[in-house]
Amino acid sequence: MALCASKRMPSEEARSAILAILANIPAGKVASYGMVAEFAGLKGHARYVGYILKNLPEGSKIPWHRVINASGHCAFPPDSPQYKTQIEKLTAENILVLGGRVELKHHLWKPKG
DNA sequence: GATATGACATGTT
DNA sequence: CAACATGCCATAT
Repeated sequence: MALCASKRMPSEEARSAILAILANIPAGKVASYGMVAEFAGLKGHARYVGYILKNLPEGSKIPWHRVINASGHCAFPPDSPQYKTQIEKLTAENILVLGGRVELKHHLWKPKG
């Protein structure tokens, strides 16, 4: 059935693609939601990435802490527990985080390398 | 099918 | 550089 994928693939495929991209992000690097979506073939679906991470199944080894918005700011307020957790993980990966902001110039991940 | 919500992106103030 | 407003798209109800 080729009519199923006329222009968009099933949500399950899309979700797998997003998770695959996240799992492909090397340590010490960070990527923005828009980038991950684009790399997964879902350009413009930045919110979709966030939606998946928000609904992450327990047991998924997804390094969500390596995902931030295009501005380099954390996706949640500093009052959130995940905020500290993310910075904690990023710091453990040798990533410098100042004022809830990440040095994209030094840690922005690129698919080419 | 419409309305409301969201771990975003971009532009303007 | 920061805050606010608008646009984008998918999911949930």
